[in-house]
Amino acid sequence: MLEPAILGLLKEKPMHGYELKKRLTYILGHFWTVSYGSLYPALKRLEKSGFIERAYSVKEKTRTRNVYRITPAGEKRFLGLLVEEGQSPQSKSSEEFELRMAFFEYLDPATRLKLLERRRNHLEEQAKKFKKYRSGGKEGDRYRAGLFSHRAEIVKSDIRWLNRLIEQEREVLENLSNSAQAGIEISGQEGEISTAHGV
Amino acid sequence: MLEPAILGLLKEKPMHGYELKKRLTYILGHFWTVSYGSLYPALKRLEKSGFIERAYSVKEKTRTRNVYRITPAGEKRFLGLLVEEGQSPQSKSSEEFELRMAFFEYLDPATRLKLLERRRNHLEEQAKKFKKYRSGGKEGDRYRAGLFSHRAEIVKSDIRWLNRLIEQEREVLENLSNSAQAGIEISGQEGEISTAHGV
DNA sequence: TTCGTCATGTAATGGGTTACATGATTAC
DNA sequence: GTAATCATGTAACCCATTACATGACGAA
Repeated sequence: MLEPAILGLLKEKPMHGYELKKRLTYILGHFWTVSYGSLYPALKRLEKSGFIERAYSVKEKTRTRNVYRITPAGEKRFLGLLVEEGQSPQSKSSEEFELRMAFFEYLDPATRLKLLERRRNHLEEQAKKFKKYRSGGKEGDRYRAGLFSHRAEIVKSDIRWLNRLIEQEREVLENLSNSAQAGIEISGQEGEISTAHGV
Repeated sequence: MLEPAILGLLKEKPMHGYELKKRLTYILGHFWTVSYGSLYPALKRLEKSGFIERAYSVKEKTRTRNVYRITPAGEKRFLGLLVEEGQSPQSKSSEEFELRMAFFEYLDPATRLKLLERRRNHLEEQAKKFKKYRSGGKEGDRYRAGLFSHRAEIVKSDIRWLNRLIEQEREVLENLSNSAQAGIEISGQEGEISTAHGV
C-alpha cells in the first residue's frame, strides 16, 4: 500500500519525506494517515531496492532534506503494483482501489478499463450477497438490518458510478482505435507508459 | 477490532472458533475476513484474561470443538471497547464504526446517540476538507477529481443516513424520559446493560 | 519566549496475515 | 472414492503504529 503510493507521488515530482507525507495525507487522508515511522523506513527500503534514488540533499545549516526521485526500475515497479491482482482477499480492496484510481492518469485506457471492470465485478459479488442476507432474512435486530441495507445502497451507487466510468473509458478506447485505422500516428504519451500495455 | 467482535458475537450465544469465524465473515465480511491464525490465538488471549471461558468441549471421536462463552468481566470489557474513543487517528474509523453499529442492540439509547453523533461530526469534518480541496482546485487530473467528488458524495449520503438515525434515537430517548415522568417502571432490559450508562 | 511547523530518524510493539500441519465427517 | 466442509492449531513474517529523540526556523 505504502510503496505504490510513494512511487506514484514521486512520479509527479521529486520530493522529500516530509513533503511526501503531506501529499499522501491530502490524497489518501480520507482513510489513511501514514506515520513517519513507516514512511522513512519505506523510503530507505525503496532506495536500497533501486526503485527511487536521492536526487539531492539540502543541508540548511544543521537541518537536512533528502529529496528522492523515482528511477526507471521504480516506474516499472509502480505499474506492476498498480495492476497486480488484488491478491489480498482482505477486502480493504476498497482502499486499494482508491489508491489505484488516484493514479489512473499514469495508466493506459485498456488497463484502466480492466481495473474498473474488476472492481465492478467484485462489487456485484457483494451486492449478490446482500440480497441473500435479505432473503435469508431475520437477523432480528433492526440496527444491524439498517446497517446492512445502508451498505447495500452504497454498493449499488458505487456500481452505478463505476459503470459510468467504464462507459467513458470504452469510448476513449474506440476513438483511439478509430484514429489508428485512419492511419493517424498515436504518439504513445511519451512512451514510458508502454510497459503497462500487456493486457 | 477482533476482540470486541468476538465478545459481541459470544453475547448472542456461546460458540466455537469455527462457527465464530463464519459469523464474523457474515457480519463484517464486507470489509474484513478474519483468518484462523488470528482468531484462535485471540480466543486463547481472551480466555487467559478472563473475558471468555470454555463453556464446554465436545470430543467427537478424535475431533474437538471448544465452545466459548462470555463472562461478566467480558461483558464489561465489551462495552468499554465499543464506547472507547476511536483513538486510532487511522480512519479505519469507518470500519470501526460499522463494527460498533453491528452491536448497537447491546447499548442503551444515550450511548447509541453519542456514537452516532461522534461519527456524524467526524464525517462533517471530512466533508469540510472536500470543499477546501474543491476550492483550492486544480489537481488537474480528471480521474483524481472524479474520485474526490465521488468520495464527497458518499460522505454526504452517510451524513444524511446518520442524521436520520440520530433523530430516531432522540425520539426513543424522549419517550423513555416521558414514561419515567409518568411513573412507569422501566425494566432496564434485563439489567446487564446498565454498565454502559455512565455517559 | 513560546508555539507551531519543518525535518529526520530509531526501537519496541502490535495486530494482523500466510503457509503449514493434521485429520474427521458429510454429501455426492 | 473424492471433494467440500468441519475443526483446531502453530510459526514465520509483514507492515504498520506509537513513543521516543533531536533540533532549527518563523511568527506572535
